[in-house]
Amino acid sequence: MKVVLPDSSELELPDGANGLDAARAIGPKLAEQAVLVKVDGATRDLRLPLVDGESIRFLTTRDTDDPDALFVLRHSTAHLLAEAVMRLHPGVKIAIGPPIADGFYYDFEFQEPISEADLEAIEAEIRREITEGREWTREELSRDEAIARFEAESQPYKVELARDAEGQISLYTQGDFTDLCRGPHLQNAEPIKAVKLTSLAGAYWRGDEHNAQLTRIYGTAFYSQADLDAHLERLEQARARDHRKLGRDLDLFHLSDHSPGSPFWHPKGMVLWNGLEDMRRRENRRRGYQEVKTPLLYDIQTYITSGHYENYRENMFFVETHEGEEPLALKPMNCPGHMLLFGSELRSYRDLPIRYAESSTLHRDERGGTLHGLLRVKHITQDDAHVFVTEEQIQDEIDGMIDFATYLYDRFGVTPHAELSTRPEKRLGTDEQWDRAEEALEAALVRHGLEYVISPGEGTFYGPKIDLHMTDVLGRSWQMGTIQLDYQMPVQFGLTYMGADNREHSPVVIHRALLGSLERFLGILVEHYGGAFPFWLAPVQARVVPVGEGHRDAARALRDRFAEEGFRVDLDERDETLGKRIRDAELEKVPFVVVYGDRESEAARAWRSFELLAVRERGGEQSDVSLDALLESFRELAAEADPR
RNA sequence: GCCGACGUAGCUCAGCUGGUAGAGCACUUCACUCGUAAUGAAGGGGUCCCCGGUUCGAGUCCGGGCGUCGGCUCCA
Repeated sequence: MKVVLPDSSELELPDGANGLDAARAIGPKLAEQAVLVKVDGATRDLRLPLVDGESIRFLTTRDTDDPDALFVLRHSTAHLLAEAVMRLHPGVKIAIGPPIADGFYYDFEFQEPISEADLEAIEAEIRREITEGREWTREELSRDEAIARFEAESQPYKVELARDAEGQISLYTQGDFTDLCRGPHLQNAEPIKAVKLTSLAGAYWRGDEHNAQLTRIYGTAFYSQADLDAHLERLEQARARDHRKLGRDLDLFHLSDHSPGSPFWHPKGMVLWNGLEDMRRRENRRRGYQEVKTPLLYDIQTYITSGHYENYRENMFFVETHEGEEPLALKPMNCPGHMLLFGSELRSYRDLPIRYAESSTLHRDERGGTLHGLLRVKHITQDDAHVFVTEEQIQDEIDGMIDFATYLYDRFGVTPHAELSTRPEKRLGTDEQWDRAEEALEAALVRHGLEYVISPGEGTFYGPKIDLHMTDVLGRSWQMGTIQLDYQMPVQFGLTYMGADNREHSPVVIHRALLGSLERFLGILVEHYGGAFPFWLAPVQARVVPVGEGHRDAARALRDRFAEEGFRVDLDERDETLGKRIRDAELEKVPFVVVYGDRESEAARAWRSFELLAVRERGGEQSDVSLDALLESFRELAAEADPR
């Protein structure tokens, strides 16, 4: 048979030859260094046979940055971890151990709980295995043989995996450790030059909290120590951008034990907050939304009607009232209030769409252990809206929302990744409705060129949805905006409008928060900018720094001129050296520092005129400009808030 | 909620096997009045997260709670 090499040449091989045979046929060095063969773009274990006509390419120990090469290295390291744990902790049950982004993990069920202190010994054992040398061999068994084998080894999780498998089952063995595994794996442990076990966590078997909780050991591995060091360095730098650290350093917000999950917004943080609010208000007005304000507290019946009492009670805060009076509950969402508002009057088809917008405080009693800085809070504020439409209006409305979301995210130069969640098994409504709803959502995504993945069956029981996600500084994905079609809640609240046919119809409601939660959005934004906000958003846009005591009056006058023009400019007239004050302004990431001293004073042609200013941009670049020129460029930068 | 770790000054952290708490930055005062990333000196500042236990004695050991961090589950 023949296979095609990357340079388009053909390699003649005996029938049934595998990747390793092909590598040997090319050269002994390649045979030694090969870790993986890519066949027509897909990765394949070296031990698996090639097929006539396939295009192949080898990944070797020199492809140290290649994601596939790292995957196979880490997957094999996970097996070394399992071998090490089984030796050090006899009787341990092994579950699964895949490679993941940046590393790998393996799940175990220990007889006795272990702690992080035990990781060091396990890591040493892995190093010992590598020094000793390990080679991977592959074998295939029938399902029944595999089940029998793992039953004999008292490995119930492997038995369960074998039971669920179809066809032949492959096993990989290194040393005296054999694992049920699809592969691929390295030839041997030689390329594993750097290993680090990073943390310990609980994880449910098969991700289901009703199952046993296993102990997950996380680690990472590289083809060189330098790569591991660089990886750790990157993590260190990422932590410097963490919004929780910057929130404190930049005096934006703080969190307190006195109200867990509820941020205290400081004056500078409120500038950011109001920046988002201004944008939200302005765009809502332009796009036909009407701002409303609905209560924070509702009686229990309201939540029974909305379904929250049934499905969301454990995340709600209930409020005691006077004796003999019914209890109330804080709203976790705005929907019930907006439903009641819609239902408060008789509506005509001529009124639709009705778009109610409200960015109101919501409270959700999140389960302990889930809170996370601004990214997961109890006091949450959404840029929420509920749009009541006829079915014919769905398409245009969704389209407008995607356009709206794109506009908002573009302001910050960020691109969320979208998910389209389609009909779940348990659902309300007819298939025709779902067809139309899903089509409307997908068409809008396509029309706006948004990249998206489909999550089949992940929609809500009342309708499909589009979610927008962003990643934080540690690479974790967070849901931001959401657009949800809902056929159900209007019915539960008995909402109707009078149609042209003089009959009552149920409106469809679209729940939509585009930024998502303002708290979360700001958290992501702080990390996105690393605290260095664009001029239009920066809490302090410029700082005036007088050189000496004699320049303070003029510096104040200059500060006042900026304030009159509507810019956020402060003054640093502390008894500190100029160098110190410049340094502080840089650390606070103030976009512009205006230095005023003798040189500027002498250049002034009149009392309080500013023909010459020494302007330092964030990062260090300096220039001399007049106040008028500086104001002009400030106005241009401020206009980025709204490009229209 | 679950697994693991952590909780000492406003911040970042030190505090050996239990003996009565310390540094740098920040803050206050004084001197210096300074040209683009840290001037110098002095001073103030702590229920060592909370409750209970062991002990002559607990920041340190044990138990419980709360909070935070890394995961799992859930979710914007």
